[in-house]
Amino acid sequence: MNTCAPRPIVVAQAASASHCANCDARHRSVCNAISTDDLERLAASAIPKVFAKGQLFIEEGEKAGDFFNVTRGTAKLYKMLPDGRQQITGFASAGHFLGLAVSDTYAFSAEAIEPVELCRFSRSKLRVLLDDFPALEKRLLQTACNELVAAQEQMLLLGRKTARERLASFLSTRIAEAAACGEHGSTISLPMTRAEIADYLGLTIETVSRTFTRFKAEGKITLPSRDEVQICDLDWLNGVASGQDHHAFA
Amino acid sequence: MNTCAPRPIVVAQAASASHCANCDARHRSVCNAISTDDLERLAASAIPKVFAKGQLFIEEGEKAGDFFNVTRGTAKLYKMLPDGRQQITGFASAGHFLGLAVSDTYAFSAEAIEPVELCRFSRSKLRVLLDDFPALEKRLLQTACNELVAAQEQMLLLGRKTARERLASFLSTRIAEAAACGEHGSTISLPMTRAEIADYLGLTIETVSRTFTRFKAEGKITLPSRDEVQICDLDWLNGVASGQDHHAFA
DNA sequence: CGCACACTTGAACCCCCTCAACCCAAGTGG
DNA sequence: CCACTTGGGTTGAGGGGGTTCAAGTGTGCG
Repeated sequence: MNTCAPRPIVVAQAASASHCANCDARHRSVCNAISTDDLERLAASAIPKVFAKGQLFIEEGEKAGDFFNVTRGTAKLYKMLPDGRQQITGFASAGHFLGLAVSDTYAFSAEAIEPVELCRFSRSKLRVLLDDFPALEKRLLQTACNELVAAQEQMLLLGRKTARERLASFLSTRIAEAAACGEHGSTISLPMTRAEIADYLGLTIETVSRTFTRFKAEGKITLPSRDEVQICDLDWLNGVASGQDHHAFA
Repeated sequence: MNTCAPRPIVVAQAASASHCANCDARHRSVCNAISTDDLERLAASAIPKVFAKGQLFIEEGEKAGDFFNVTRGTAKLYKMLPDGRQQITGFASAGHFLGLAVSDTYAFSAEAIEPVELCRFSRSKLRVLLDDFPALEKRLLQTACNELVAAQEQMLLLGRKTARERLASFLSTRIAEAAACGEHGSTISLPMTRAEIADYLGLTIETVSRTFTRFKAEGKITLPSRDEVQICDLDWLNGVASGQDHHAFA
């Protein structure tokens, strides 16, 4: 169900019947479970949509009428406590499927942290698609399992890792994800702010900033710009991320 | 796939062909996706097994050859860091399906914290079952989604809640689960030790103990025995669990 | 240029952790 | 029957990692 409007962006109704066929994100998403011949069917159910930075498109507790598949940009998924404390449970970028839930209300909120393109599926249309394409359902199950594994890893991070280990894990994961997408450089771009990193890692913005500074002072990273990090010592980073030498310095 | 040996326990090969039909946990588990007529097929693939308290039956990193469905008792699922720090990601009791993973190695370990009965499925046999019973796959997807929602809730707890809120959330969830199983009392039994509660909530054993003591001193709970908690003020508990009055006392 | 916003840095504090002692109930064996 | 052990739990004192509060430093953009 990963469908994306061809660039330059064309609005929903005007989209070509085969917008799924031209989708950059298709091969990364659950939509690759649909054969090329059936893409028309898929495209007919998927409504492309665009959200600007800062726009909320899923709100925790609201009626869960739609599913989404991100095709471009990044969104943050988060839960909040009544007094404003926020926990980001993940960042969704191209290929990410959102809204998987049995309950009839969303369990989390989603907000674009940079311009986001995505495809919207109504609950009912998705159900029909799932019935017609069993492979799609298999693929969704796979996706859900992968997210479950990631969630468990994040629980380990939040429950037991130090601030240094958390940030190292974060950077390490981002490097690995970039590599999985074919980008093998040692520099990562961070579309999210320090505050969002903090809310993702269960820390405060100040601790994130200080930890970045310390890594830099130790010569393990450089910060070419606000939203870029260059990793100088990847082995060291992975070591810290995996929790080796909890109480060693240097 | 929830199958359980009729009590008294009968060992695998000797199990009746319809052990699934007599399984207490069937209606709570994914096995309820299989019609009564097809239970024989299910029972043929499910191998009942028993583990004593303390036995490890899934080891993180090992080859993931089997899936399990708990039919009795409780197991802890956890991940560990090289220096021994442990994070329990969940407790699996009757009806819980284990091993969902795309990767070919387990992402977590599982250990019985009280005597556990479960059914084992080989990867290959489960695949055949899934192909033959699409409803089973649908059910598994549902289960995975529910666990994902629970995992997100746990991330909020680990990342943003105080020790008081964590313990309150833990007790609140346990009360709700008991109610969902038809037990509507105000007393919960805790099969796990304080250390396991701590490893689940991202705290230390001392903090868990102290927080229990404080709740008791405030008259919100009583501790009839080591492994029982009686909730005196459920509304208060749910309020603390949901993070209201972060900085209020009383 | 100057405002707004994101980020950094510093100092004081506090919640929870660490370390250590102690309690208590259930075995175990002489 | 009681001394001893063992494992889980509680309680206390002190310390530290991260938070809180507050000020300062860029930096992009109208």
